[in-house]
Amino acid sequence: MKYDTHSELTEERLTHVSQIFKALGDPTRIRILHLLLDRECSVNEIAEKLEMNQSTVSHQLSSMKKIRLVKSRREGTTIYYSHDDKHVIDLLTEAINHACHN
Amino acid sequence: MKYDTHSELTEERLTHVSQIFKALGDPTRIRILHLLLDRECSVNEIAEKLEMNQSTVSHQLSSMKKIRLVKSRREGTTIYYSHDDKHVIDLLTEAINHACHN
DNA sequence: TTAGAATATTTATATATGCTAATATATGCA
DNA sequence: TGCATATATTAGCATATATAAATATTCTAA
Repeated sequence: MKYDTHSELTEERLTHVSQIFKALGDPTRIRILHLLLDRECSVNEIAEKLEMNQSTVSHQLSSMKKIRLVKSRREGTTIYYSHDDKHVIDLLTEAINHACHN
Repeated sequence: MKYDTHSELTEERLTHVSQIFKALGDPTRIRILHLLLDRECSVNEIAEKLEMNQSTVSHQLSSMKKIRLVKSRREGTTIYYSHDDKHVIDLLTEAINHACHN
């Protein structure tokens, strides 16, 4: 029997992990998540700060919500988004910090 | 002046980080890197183990080499690949380990 | 130098992705 | 109800991506 110190890479885990990384593999989504590091933001707030189309921001938020990277909360007509996966946030900040010391 | 505990997300860092994550955001490349966790492998070896086309494997290795995720070493007609970015390997194993405890 | 093995590259194709404009939906308020 | 605001969704387009087949390159050995 083979001795292996690494976790087995099942099909299910492979799909999940690649899905997460794929979500992080886009500048727009990274910028959005970076904005959400500290605090929640509304869709318009994000669109204005990043100087992007409201539709684009909404679209990306929707895709990230689908895989539970962010969550939303309604307050009147405004919807506030915040991150919803501490581990993914850790992966992101680690990568950014590392990029600062290249 | 705004007090911020997070690293500034410059355009250069954004490009670099999203590039890394994009590379990790594909099942094929993850499987290749997972094979290379412990030891170097030849192109054919990878292709056989993953039951994939030689051309496809070579292509993905080439794309990962371009951004220095893997490196290669020639021995006769055989070329052995191994990973070349400890930090990226850490990101990957962390993500896989986490996927094991979801 | 010629044949064979291992890898790389080129080309083609199908699919996925990101963005935008336009439209739709939902909420609050007069 | 009717209107304004905020967000979501749809449709279309241009680009990027992953894969595979075919071909080219590089090296070894006879």
